[in-house]
Amino acid sequence: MGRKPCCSKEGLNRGAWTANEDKILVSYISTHGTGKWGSLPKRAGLKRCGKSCRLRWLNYLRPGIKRGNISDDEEELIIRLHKLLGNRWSLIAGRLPGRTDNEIKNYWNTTLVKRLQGGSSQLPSNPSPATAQSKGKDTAAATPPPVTGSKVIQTKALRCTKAFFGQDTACMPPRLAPEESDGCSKISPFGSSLGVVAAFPSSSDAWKERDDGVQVENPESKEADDAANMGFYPDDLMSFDGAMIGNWMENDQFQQDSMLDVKLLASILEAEEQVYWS
DNA sequence: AACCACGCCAACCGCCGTCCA
DNA sequence: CTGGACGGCGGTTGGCGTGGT
Repeated sequence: MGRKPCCSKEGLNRGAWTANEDKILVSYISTHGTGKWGSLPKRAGLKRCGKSCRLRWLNYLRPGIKRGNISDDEEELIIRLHKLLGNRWSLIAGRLPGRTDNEIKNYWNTTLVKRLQGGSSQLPSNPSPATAQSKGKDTAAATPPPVTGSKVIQTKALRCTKAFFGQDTACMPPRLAPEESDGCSKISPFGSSLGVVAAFPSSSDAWKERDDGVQVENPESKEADDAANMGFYPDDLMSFDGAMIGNWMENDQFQQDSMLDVKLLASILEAEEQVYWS
């Protein structure tokens, strides 16, 4: 039963790394670089699993790592990003220079969850996916969520991958790579998922009813204007598919700061798209 | 001093996507 | 097309430190 381990555990050290092991790993990587983690331990003379080496390097040994003393600004950013992205620790960590996903995850689970639960209002709740789907599913045009409160997507439900978005363009905005103009090939996962989230309207005038009864984004609304100014288009909003959403969340604080968060997401979007298409 | 409970966090586990032969 | 290797990610575990009794 169970899966076979990623590597043979026989004869391998486990648990906390010693200073000497750290030294060997750093020395090896400084000479040979990273990669080939599977064979690295053998080549470096370490009795460790390759994954363990990779983790140790990425989380503690690589240059530029900041440890502990998370500032108020960083904490605020973590909370804000978690509202937007859910448990996408690597993505959150990417916005905090020097911080690792593991550290942020630990900080969230040990410190912020308790603190926010104490205050209760800021902790994201997790309504069931079924509830979330029933709100936005149906057609290519999304049924607008209730206009009271603002909306955040729990992106955990969606893994952003090239393969996934390449296959499923129907529910995604046609955000094509510059060199691809066939209208049905790859689209950016970040331009799709996060972009729609960022531009998704939540105010009462953001939607209007078409002649056929379908709710569509109101291009004359202020939010549509804001979205357009940031490079989102009404069609992006229209192509939103509620079935792709994990959870809707109600959050008054987010509503107050919605434009700030939209801009934050837009910056993430831009950075991730650059990586994706490079 | 001894014991226990609890919190923190480094490390591990298992799943998944990508790459490549 | 297929399967194995590899790497990335989020969830979970377990050891250790600390505070309370």
